[in-house]
Amino acid sequence: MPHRVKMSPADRVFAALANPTRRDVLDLLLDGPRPVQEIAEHFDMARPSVSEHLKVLLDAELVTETRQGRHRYYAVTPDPLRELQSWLAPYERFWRSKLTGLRTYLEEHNP
Amino acid sequence: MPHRVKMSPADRVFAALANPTRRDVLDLLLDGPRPVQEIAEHFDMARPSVSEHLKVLLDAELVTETRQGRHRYYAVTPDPLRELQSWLAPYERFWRSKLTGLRTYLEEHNP
DNA sequence: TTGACAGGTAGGTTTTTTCCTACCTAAAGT
DNA sequence: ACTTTAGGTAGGAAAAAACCTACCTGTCAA
Repeated sequence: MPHRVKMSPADRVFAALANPTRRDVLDLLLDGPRPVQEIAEHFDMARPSVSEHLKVLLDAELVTETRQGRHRYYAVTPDPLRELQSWLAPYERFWRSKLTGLRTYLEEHNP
Repeated sequence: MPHRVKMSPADRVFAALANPTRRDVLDLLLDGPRPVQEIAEHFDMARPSVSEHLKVLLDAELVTETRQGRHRYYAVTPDPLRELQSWLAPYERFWRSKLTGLRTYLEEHNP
């Protein structure tokens, strides 16, 4: 897998979250760290495919891997999601002021 | 034909945000509605490609289109981002409790 | 030390994305 | 009516994503 090195950390986070399987993995890990096997059981997909999804999440630093014997526990590291939240902040202002369409915008700027 | 109909609204939002150009379009529209031309000027890309990005944002209901004569103003509609925010909420608890790794998890669950 | 098990990597196929140029339609101006 | 302008649509190329099976390595247990 080529895996563009030119991607910024934020790009990697957004791209990682674009896939529903990967979001489901994160949701699953909210209940605590899990080895790959146990994660894979929840999906109708071959294990190596789950491994690939985990790699994407790892590259986005949304999860960490901790080796314990022959198991690897994956755990959520939600720090990158804070960036996502701060990216979201300017839009929050928008929906609080109910400023959602051209009409409202024009009303605000051409009184 | 184009655009899987099987995609949920949330899927469409996450997928729309996966592309940096589309996020830049949204950021641009934070300053107010813009016609396509003016949006396209900000990007090093042919206008029809920008149109395609706008279509993706429109399908995700992240923007609205308002026709004024031969212009079409695109405006942010941040409502879908609220869903994103509520998807984010469970992770917020995580980083507030500094519960970010296997070690911390084990400390919490095997005292 | 040998076998079984956990899980990553290689390589390949199919589908999706992202871009392009060429073209088409609708509204405006002359 | 004719031309220009705004902007969408068609079709296609190139790249990336998402799967798969086969294979390899490292750890544990007999």
